Amino acid sequence: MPAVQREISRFQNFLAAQGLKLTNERSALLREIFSAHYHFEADELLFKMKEKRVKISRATIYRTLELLVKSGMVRRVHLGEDHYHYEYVSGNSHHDHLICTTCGAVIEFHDPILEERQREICDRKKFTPTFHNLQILGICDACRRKGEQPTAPDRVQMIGEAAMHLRK
Amino acid sequence: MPAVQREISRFQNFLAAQGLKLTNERSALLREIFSAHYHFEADELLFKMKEKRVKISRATIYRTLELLVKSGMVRRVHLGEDHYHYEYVSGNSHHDHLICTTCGAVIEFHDPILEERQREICDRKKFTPTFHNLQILGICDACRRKGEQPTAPDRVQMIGEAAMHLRK
DNA sequence: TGCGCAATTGAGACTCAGTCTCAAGTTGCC
DNA sequence: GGCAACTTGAGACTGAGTCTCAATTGCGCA
Repeated sequence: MPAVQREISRFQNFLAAQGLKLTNERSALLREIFSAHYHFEADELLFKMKEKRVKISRATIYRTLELLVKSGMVRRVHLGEDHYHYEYVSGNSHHDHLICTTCGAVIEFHDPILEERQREICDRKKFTPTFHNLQILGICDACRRKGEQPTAPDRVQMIGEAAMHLRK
Repeated sequence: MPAVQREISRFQNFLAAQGLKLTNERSALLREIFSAHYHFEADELLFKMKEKRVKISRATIYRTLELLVKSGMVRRVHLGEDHYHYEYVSGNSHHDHLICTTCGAVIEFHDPILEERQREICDRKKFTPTFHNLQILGICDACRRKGEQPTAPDRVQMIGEAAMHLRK
């Protein structure tokens, strides 16, 4: 069974467990999401479905994304822009992000030492963690070679957001 | 010179350097921001200024916040909600956040070991970092004592946001 | 003191992501 | 068939944030 099909079945199980159904609209959207894109936006999906002549409304896209987030198969994240991004969580593996403020590239990483240190900090503050979210903004290797200079830290937030819009 | 006045002068220097002026509106807003609030929202400022019978428009608030971010004295952050929060950066000290998904409390912390580890990760990925942003969501000590249970990690994002709205 | 110019302001229109409503359509079960 | 629950799309709505534009302020200079 191809990976996409397997993921769709997983979601179908999740739906069935609460008396919900896997409709044509939902499975078309899942095929889109699970086929290639680790990071995506709601509007991007709307656009791609339109391109593919698949009839699906904005409301349904948002509704399906909400279900996917509830199922744990998709995560809703902020990547420095002013709206949400979604990311496909394959096998529940947790990771964090390096985000290039020049080209908008998103590089995933996972580091157990970092995670362990975070647990220690929470212990010390008597805080019970359930989830975390780390973004490191900066310049990726490719952009640095092209001569891009790191920006003053104070301004990164704004410039990072501006740069990400360029991708579109 | 009281701390607030010192900060206002700092901002005035920043403005002067680009031929901009410290107007009454701007200094009233600065007094509000620098007097007590480490974390705040644009709308909250608008409300407080109205309460204090200080006449200032929404456009001016956003414009001044933009200048403050550019000056490096204020940082624009996401704290799990769907809109921006701002935080006053005293003495440029960097810190990250523990955010209670039950009561919305924001606890700041700074950990050099964590920072060092992040630098190592960037080195390994040949990534030149300029800024980072770490939020740990979970249950604070006070809420845990009151018997709040940690939520399934998958759902924290959504529930965290919902809980934060309750604060209002 | 008055002039001119650039910076500044407020009101309100606008944008855009995301949510909500509601009537109509679909599906499965008795 | 008929009911009930689920689902959908269209479009209205919301709310944070941005933009425009005409009116105002305030400084430098004569």
